[in-house]
Amino acid sequence: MNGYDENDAFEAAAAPQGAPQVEAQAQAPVPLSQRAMAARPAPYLDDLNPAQRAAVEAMDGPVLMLAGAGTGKTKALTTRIVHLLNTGRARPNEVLAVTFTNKAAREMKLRVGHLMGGTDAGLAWMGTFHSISVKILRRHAELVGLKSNFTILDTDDQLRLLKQLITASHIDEKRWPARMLAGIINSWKNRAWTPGKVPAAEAAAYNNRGIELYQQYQDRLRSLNATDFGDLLLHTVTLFQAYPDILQQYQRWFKYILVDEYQDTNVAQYLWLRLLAQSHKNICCVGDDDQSIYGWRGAEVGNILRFEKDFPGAHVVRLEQNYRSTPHILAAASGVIAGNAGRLGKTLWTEQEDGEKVRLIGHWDGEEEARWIGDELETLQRGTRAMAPHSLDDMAILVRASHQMRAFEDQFLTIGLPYRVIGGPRFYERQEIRDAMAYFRLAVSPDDDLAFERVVNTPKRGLGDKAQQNIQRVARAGGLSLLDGARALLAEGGIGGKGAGQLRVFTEGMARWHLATLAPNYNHVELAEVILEESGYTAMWQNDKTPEAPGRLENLKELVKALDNFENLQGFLEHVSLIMENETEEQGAKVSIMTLHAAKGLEFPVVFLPGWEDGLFPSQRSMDESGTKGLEEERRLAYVGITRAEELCTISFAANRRVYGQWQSQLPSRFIDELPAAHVAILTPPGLYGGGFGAAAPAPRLEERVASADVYNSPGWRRMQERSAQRPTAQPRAAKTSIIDMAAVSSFTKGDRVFHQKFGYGRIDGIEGDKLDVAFEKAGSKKVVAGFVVLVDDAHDDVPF
DNA sequence: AAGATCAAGCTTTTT
DNA sequence: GCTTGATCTT
Repeated sequence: MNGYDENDAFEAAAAPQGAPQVEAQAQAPVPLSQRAMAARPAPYLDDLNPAQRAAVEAMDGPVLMLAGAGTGKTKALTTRIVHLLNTGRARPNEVLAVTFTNKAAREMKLRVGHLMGGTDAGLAWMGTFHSISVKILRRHAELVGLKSNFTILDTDDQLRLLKQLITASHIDEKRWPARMLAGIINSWKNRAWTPGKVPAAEAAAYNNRGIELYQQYQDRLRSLNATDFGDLLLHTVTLFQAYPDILQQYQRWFKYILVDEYQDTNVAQYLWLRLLAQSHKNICCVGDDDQSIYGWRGAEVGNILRFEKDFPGAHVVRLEQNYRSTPHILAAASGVIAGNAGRLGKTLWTEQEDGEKVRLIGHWDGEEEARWIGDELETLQRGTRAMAPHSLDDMAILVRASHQMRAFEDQFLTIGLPYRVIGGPRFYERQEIRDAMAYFRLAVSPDDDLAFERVVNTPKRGLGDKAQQNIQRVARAGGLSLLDGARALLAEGGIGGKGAGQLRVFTEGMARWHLATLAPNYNHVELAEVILEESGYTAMWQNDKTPEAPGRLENLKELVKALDNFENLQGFLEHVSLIMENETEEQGAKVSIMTLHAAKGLEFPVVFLPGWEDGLFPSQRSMDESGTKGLEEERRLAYVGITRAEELCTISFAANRRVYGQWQSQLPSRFIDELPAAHVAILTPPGLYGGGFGAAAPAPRLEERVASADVYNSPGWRRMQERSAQRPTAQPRAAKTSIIDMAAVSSFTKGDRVFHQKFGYGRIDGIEGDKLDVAFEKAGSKKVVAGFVVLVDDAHDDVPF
């Protein structure tokens, strides 16, 4: 972790406010070197293709850069910034460049710096919507009812606060879960609706209860001098709308605006940008409508679709030459995304060699899918006739939902294949980190009630519900913070027993630590260690015998180490809330497992896309909740997935999967039908041909299957066999995996009696393509793929295998 | 006040 | 099937 981005924000916030700074810097002479470069030809332009070059050279006025996957979007964007600087149109701190993640901002800074000759380019206003908003808000906090040192609550804090409000209003928590309320409030904030601006119809839909709670929540946040993530944007927009003079300062200051991932902006972000760009309209938005996958958290594809209406005369540039993937992969992706209506439309092309077709394979169940992919990874690691050896770092498994990861983790642990899960619980979201941070917060600001609640009984101090309610009561009665309330309670003897002693130790410790933070130039790293030690927090984990305790202690050490990058505790706390990244660099090559969402912006030579089954992908919930819109977003997710692959893309599905513990029969994803056949190679089932490359072979007879048993000679398979000798072998399964033999459908007729490995016997009710409606005797009516059932004789109940 | 047992719910995720 | 939260028990 580093505080790089946030440190910039901090400096700017501490600088003289608003206009004076703007004036002072505007008069600074432009360095000669920059002026000189303006006249000289710019060598970096020669590195661009015509489209990229057009996007870079169209500097004034609105520009929409439609950049397909792998078309060198970041290159165009960074070069554009460099060009703006080199032609003397703007100085580095007059460029506003907005991204969605800190990672993207950091990367871009690095690349611009690189192009500029390896120095820090001084792009003070390159950052996320949120971090830039914080920077602005800290300067004008009092105008939106906050103090400049406001804290930023994360989702967890937000939820706990809402829960308190719900309980306080005597509302049934079952009918109004905090998560639901949080969802509603966030969606309102995404649309830039303050409580007063929520349309009556929308508010009424929740019996006016939601709007009441929203108002209460906002009041509570102000009294805590806190914001949530949504507020950062909402308050900034409100500020700009209410104070035109302040808006004007920023409009003048930001001579050029650049926006990355424009398709992911929500209404609040859109307004934020439009307000800032309104005067000069020097705004360049980069995005790809086909990669809009965050609709569920408020992103509006509409923003990018109507850019030309918002900014008449906009220069639209399409980046369509792809430098990432082979033609087969691109064609497969294009084929799928073509199913979406209302696209801006791009045609990706490449000069690359054809390469391998996209591979498609079906499996009996999720475990077998994981096993097969594990074997494939090992094969690819060694290399094959068709493909050179690959490092595990070059391979990734992209899943729709995180619960799919488990099957892979289990399998890889079994065969000893190194893997990394990307996007797991982030460092700052871990319990021990949040606890420690709460201690620091309370030491810095003794009236941080949320922090108090979090740590007062962690570690256990014998202060249960009753004691905590007493503290609350005393605090409220006296208008005190909870910490002072606790002191008052102790003073009046309102608490007895062992709890009293421990509470006294706690409050006295807090007083000491707070005092320490007031000393100028105190050693904050040392203080942090002292706090964790004296509070008993470290001891709590040292005494914990659960397997994760050592890791947690390790994380705490990391946290203390991270403090070194900051001036003091205060500075650390003020800025850390926006950096939620986990930057532990691991050793050794590992295959990456992540969700499709987490994969956006990444690329890998080898990509596996498992679980392409209706209901899982596309996700049932997505379709239920958002209908066609939801399905289209799922389809874009499929597009994102396929286009992550550079050389080899393998899509797979399983016929059976355990969903919430229940075995369910799965149908192949409708997206599979949308894959253009000419670019897809259908693989034979696992256990038959060892997962080599090549076209589909005719389904072998049983004898051949037995003969090809040496397939199970891969190292992973052997290791697994050794470790789980008692587990049932895959023998019966392997015989039944003759899926994808879609031609075999014709051999069934309505009324046939069939057998299914998991559901038992049943009778065919109907046939739809390669899918059968079967009424199972025990499992009820199910839709199954024809390849997974076997015709049985009416007269005999022999298991047909 | 803290451990134990049971019921309910369960995408995707950054800031 | 597994985790989380709420209630029950000691």
